[in-house]
Amino acid sequence: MGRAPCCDKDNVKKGPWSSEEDAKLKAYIEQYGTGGNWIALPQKIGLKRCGKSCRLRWLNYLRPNIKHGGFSEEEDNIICSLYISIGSRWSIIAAQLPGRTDNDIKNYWNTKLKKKLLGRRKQSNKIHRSSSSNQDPNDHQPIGSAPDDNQAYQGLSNSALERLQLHMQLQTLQNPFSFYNNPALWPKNIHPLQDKMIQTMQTTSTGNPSFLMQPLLLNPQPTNEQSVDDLYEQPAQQDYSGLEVLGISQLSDGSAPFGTRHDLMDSHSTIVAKGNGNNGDVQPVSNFQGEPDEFLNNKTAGYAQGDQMGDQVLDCFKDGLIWWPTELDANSASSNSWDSASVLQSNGGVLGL
DNA sequence: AAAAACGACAACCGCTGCGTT
DNA sequence: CAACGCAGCGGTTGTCGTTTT
Repeated sequence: MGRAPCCDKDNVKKGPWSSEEDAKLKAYIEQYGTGGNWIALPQKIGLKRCGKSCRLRWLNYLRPNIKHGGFSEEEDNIICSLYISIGSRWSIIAAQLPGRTDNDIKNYWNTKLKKKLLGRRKQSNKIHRSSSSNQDPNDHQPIGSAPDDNQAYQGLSNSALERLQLHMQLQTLQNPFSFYNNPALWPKNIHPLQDKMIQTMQTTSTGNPSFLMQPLLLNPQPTNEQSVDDLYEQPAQQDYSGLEVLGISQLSDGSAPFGTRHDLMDSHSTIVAKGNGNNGDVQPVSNFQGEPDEFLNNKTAGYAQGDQMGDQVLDCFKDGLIWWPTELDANSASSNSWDSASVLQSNGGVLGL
């Protein structure tokens, strides 16, 4: 059953508001308030506008103490941190910034802040690619993956990717001396599906050496005799029940002695989880076949048959990614995971904007 | 100088959640 | 309990000014 339209669209004016309309609306609301009914309000004051439009105009523009533009660095940090933590829930983010509207923050993020953070990496990545190869980035085929897989992965949600990328960047900045600065500890066993995530992320990111994430993989290391295919042929029949998802880890390129394997991987990331049932180790959720968004939104459809990702795992993502700081000490890590609250409590400028 | 491309911002649209009847 | 109406939210589109070609 369809819903009746909120107003008669034929008799409603659209487009930019005139100063007269603004004055009428402002004067009425300041004197009488909204009366708790936006739909009826335009009729009361003789405005040929939809009630929703009036509400939006008031909330985003006419309301007292609204600030426009001129976002401070502190506000940038808050927006970034909250976006990484909770995603595009602009109303919640706006609630942390007095005088700012969700619409304003949303626009600011989409037009400026996002580019400020990600654009530099995009540009440097472009330079890197053009200098090393004329290959179309979209043609870059991960080892061991089928073309169809790659195509499917191009559908990754921008929002999810951005959050993952920013997570990684933040994590790195917070832990400049962490695991990934010790290449000898870097794992090599990356599943093709992890590769695909990375490939997708690479098309929108990095080249910036700070775009790093500490890896949390404890899978067996390949020997020099093992081929890449050998690694990927390891069965993905792991039992993920009872695992706690920690986040997405990533390896960087650079001077790490990865040999031919590393040459083929600029960077890698994977969804990792801390076991509390099997062996207690951190391990990759390597056969996740869906989008990060599906992870974040507690959807299990993307998992291959045989996976047993429990609600406990998915709830971790639902409430925001949880990152362990540096080492694999789960006890210390649990007290260092950060959410929106901890982010807000952290010192400003951590993003280096 | 003109057209195209781009960027910033305002506003709209459609969906969801919730209270009321 | 279902239907309805509303506010609120987030994604998308429209518009206008600026920059680039």
